[in-house]
Formats: sequence, C-alpha cells, structure tokens
Amino acid sequence: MSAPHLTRTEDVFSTLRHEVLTGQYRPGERLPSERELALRFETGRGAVREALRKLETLGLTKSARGGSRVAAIDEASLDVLGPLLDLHPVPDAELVDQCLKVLELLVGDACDQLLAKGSEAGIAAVRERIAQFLALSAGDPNLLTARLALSQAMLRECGNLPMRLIANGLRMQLLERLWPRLPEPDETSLGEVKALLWDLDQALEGRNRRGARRALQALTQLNRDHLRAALCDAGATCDVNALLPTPPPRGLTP
Amino acid sequence: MSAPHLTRTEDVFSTLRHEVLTGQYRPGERLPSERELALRFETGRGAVREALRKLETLGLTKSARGGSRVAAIDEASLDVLGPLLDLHPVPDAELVDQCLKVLELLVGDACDQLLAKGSEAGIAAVRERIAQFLALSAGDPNLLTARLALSQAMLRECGNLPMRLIANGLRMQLLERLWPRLPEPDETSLGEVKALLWDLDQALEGRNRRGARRALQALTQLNRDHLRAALCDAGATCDVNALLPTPPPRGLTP
DNA sequence: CGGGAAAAATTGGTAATACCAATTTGGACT
DNA sequence: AGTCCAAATTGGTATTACCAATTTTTCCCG
Repeated sequence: MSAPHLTRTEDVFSTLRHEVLTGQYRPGERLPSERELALRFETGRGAVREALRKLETLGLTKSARGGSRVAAIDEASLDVLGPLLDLHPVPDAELVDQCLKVLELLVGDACDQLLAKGSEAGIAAVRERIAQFLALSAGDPNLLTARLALSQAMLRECGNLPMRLIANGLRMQLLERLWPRLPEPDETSLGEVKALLWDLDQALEGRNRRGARRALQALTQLNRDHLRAALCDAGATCDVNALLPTPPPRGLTP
Repeated sequence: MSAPHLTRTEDVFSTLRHEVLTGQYRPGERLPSERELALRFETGRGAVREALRKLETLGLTKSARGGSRVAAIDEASLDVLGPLLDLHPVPDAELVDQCLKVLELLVGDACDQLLAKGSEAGIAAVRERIAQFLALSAGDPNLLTARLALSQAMLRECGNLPMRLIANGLRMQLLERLWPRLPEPDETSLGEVKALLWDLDQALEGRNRRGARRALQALTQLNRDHLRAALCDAGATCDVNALLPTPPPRGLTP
C-alpha cells in the first residue's frame, strides 16, 4: 500500500472523527474512556489522548475529568467540512455547492470592498492576475492555479482578515477533495470564462462596482454549474441533511 | 486569582499560540524542540505534545520528524480569530467590524435563500423569533439572547451548513470577548431596532426579498456602528494589519 | 421503600522513562 | 567547494505510575 504513512495518532483521530460525524455517538453522550480506546486501537494512551485533543480543538468533543463527551454540531469548527465531504466516495454535490455559494459571497464582497476603498495598488494587483489568466490557452496546466490566484488576490487586497481565513479554509478543504474531479475546461467554456474575466477587468478599470459584481456572479455561477454536473455524473449524493449525524438506535454497548 | 483552573496543556497551548500570533516565530521557522519546551514550561513532554497537536489542528504549526515549524497565516483556521482579539486588552475595533461584516453577509444571504426556497416552516420559525424579541422591553436581560436567536434561526432554516458553521464560529468567538462590552440598548436605539425588525417581519410575510435584505442590512449596520463606537471609547486599536505577525523578511519554504 | 451521604471505582491530567525511525547537522573525505 | 556518511537531534509511540476530579455504587438512615 502506498499509504501516506499515517501515524497512530492520526489514525485514531480520523477514525474517531469519522465515527462522530456519522453520528455513532449522539451529542452529549460519553465517549469510551481513553484506556478503552487505547485498547481498541491497540496503541498507547498517549496517542489516544493526542487524538482526543485534536477532536477537541475541532469542536467535536469536550474533554473533562470523568469522561469525554461529544458536542453539538453547532460547536464544530469549519474544519469539519473536509471530513464531511469524505463521508461518501464522491463528495456530496449539495454540500460542495453550498461551499461555493459561500465563497461566491465572500469573493463578491471582497471585490466590492476593494472598489469601495479604491485602493489603486490592490486593484492593480487583481487586474494583473486577470491578465495572467487571460494569457493562458486551453490545456495549460496552470489554468486552475491562475484562476485560484485571482480570487486569492481579491481576498488579500480587500483587507478583511476573517474573510480571508474563511475563504482559504474552504478553498483548501474543497481542493483536496475535488482536485481529481475538476472538470477540465473545454474551448468553449474557457471562452466564456475569458469573456467574463474581460468584463470584470473592464469593470475594475472603470471602478464600476455593479459591473464587477455582475461579472463575478456570472463567473462563479458557471463554476458551480459545471462542478455540480460533474459531481452528479460521478454519482454524488445531493442531500446535506442526510450527511448530518443521525444517531443509530441505542441499545448496544459492546 | 480567578484562574479558571488551566491545565498545564492549556497553559502551554495558549502561551505558544500567543507567541506565534504575535510573530515571535516567523513562518517557516522551527519551534524549540518538545524537550526544550517541556523544560521551559517545567512540565512533561506529554503535555507539550498535546499542546502542539492543538496548535497543529488550528493550522498554526506543522509537526514532523525533525522539528515543528510555524505555518503561514493563510493556513490558519478561523478559530485563531478569538486569540487574535485577545492580543490587546480591548479587542481591535477594525477586526471586530470585519467579523460583523462577514456575519452581515452571511445572515443576509441566509435570509435571501430562505425566501428564495419559500420554506413555509422556516419563515414561520424566523418570524416567531422576531415576535419573541418584539415582546421584550428595554432593560430585559433576554434582549441579547433573543436577538442572537433570531440570526441563528435564519442560519439554521436556510439550510446552508458551511454558512451555519462559519457564523456560529464567528459568533462564539466574538461573544466570549465582547459580552461585557456590548452597549446596552437605550430606549431610542431599541425603538429603532424594533422598527427595523417590524419591517423585516413584514417583508418576510410578503416574501419580499429586497425588503428583507434592506431591513437586515440596516439592522446590522446599526449594530456595527454602536459596537465600533463602544470599542473605540474603550481605547481599542483600529488596525488589523498591525495585529498580524510580521511578514517574513526573507526566504520562503519551498 | 426511598433518599441521600459516604465509599469505591472510573476517568482524565501529568510525569518519567525508554526505544524507534526519520530528519537534521556536522565533519570527514574526495 | 562539493559530496557523502555517521552521529546527534527530534518527533512518534509505548509503558508505568500517581494524582485529583468525577462518576457510580453501596449502604445506612429516616
């Protein structure tokens, strides 16, 4: 196996994380004790404890003397999205779309803030990214990188730190899972994208906030549609609620 | 002292987190070894390791055989916002405002999605929250709770999970720090809020997306203005960039 | 029989030690 | 100066032992 050499801690961590996310323990319920877990995973208590500390910082559990308990979904960190996407062999199309929707919101507002502030340097930096993308042709392996660099530049230049952290977190978790499934742009769709980017560039040059927003909106809508189609073709589920922890019937305590 | 009984692990964790966030180690730089840290904090290596695991899940460091290294800001989790707010005795007004801006975006879009989907039950649930708030009078200790429950309901009913996770994370981190500083609403400002909430309720009843958005926008703008004023009066700084760790003067990790 | 307090068992928190494997480092050799 | 190898360093894991807080059980008393 070409396994990426999981450490024991990571093994315990990801297994427990998966079990919590699939609702095998219901919120508020006690987890098995550290000693039991160590026995079950055939490892030392130290590794189990480190895994539990990671679960805790993810907001999935709360540890205290007397026992660890699983937390409500609302207390979880954004970082559980990745693992949620991993619950099925193909990421859930609806959840991916929801992520993209949020990204669209953020990038759109970042662009708006950028134009509102009127930061010359910021606008120039973003337009530079657009130019770099427009210079690429179909089949170029750097297409995706250039496209991502564009949104990143917007988020950086707009100066809103929380926005940047959120967008980066979402982007990284999505990319890890979607990289192999990203639809490679054909001639025509690339043409569409380039046309919209050209519109965006013009809007930026003219400090036209409404125009920029419209172009961005169209761009991300294009992305969402393509990706959703690709995922559904690959047999993706399409129901976020089905992903949320659904506690199994109780009564078993092996 | 009212020390909340910090465990040694939490002590090491929060100290190291603070040092990383204040830029005492530059991105890519190596942290002291676990054994050194254990010596410095006069504790065992186990506690240090658990603290490092927590830093790692926050995205602040990367650990590997040979040494732990601090990561770039962009890799950090949204959960570092709270500690960033703690860098000064009074939370940075600009950063708080940026968080509220994001929340405004999210709640606004949640409301929009709610009306777009036309979920009767969802709309009814939100309107119920509005009614509960409107029933309260100035000085009631439940005012804040009711106000928060309203935005939470919107985020829950709109069905966008990432949005909900982000908003909850932001909200919790902000509330922890701002609770004692929240401006208590006087008669007149409460009247303003109630009027806007009444507008919002009407818009919801009439399925008027634009009206709802406008009312929400006005509401959150009110909040932002009040809070910013309160923080600045308390002597808050107002420069996010000054909060960020000093950017690496030379050389990036390949 | 019920309730509540004391005792016992359980559990997380910390510490100390030892060993392994991967990485880093430094120096010797070419 | 460049290369390569061996030793020191470092993180990963396992084992053991206590402590303190919590939970569970027991048992006495009303």
